[in-house]
Amino acid sequence: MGRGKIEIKKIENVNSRQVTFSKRRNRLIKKANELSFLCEVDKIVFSNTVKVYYFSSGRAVLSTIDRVDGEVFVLGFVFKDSRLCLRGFGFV
Amino acid sequence: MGRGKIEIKKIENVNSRQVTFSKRRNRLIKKANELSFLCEVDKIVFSNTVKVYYFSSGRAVLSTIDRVDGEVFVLGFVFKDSRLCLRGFGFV
DNA sequence: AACTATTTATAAGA
DNA sequence: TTCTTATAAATAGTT
Repeated sequence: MGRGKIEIKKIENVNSRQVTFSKRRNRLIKKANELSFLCEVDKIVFSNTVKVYYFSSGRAVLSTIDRVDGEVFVLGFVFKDSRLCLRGFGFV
Repeated sequence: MGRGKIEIKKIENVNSRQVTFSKRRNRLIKKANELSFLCEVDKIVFSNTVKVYYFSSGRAVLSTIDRVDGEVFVLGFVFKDSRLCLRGFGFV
């Protein structure tokens, strides 16, 4: 976007990378918050690695995640009505 | 955005809410992935509630989070170089 | 930190 | 659900 299109790859210039990180991080927070208001999502968690991590305060969920630790990409949304929505290999 | 500006509040129409959720969720994933490539962020975790949750595979981090459970908004970024960046009340 | 030319995101409609 | 499109928002490069 902006004055030119960029490739999505590591920004080598340290200053540019920090500026971009700061701006995009804040906008991501804004978007996540907007989504939580619009759709009553309670928590939003991302993992873009093969590492899986805990993303709820419930012990039961932790044990579920432990079983697939290191194996899958997991994305979770926890709704205000406590409905849990998981996506990723091995989940729906 | 789009044809009109909307207020950021719960979308009451169930169908509209689901469509919006689906679209915004996908774009959020896209943005999170872009950020991870551009700035070498390894994991991105959001919490928009007062509930705090675990967001790393390390036991040490879990105990740190446990101490503030229910008290703060926490947002964490884990970089590929293992540097951990926490934001929120009580953290920098 | 601001600005702004462009690229993206997106709300509404199909 | 998926596509289109007019409009709003994000943002890369610049100042």
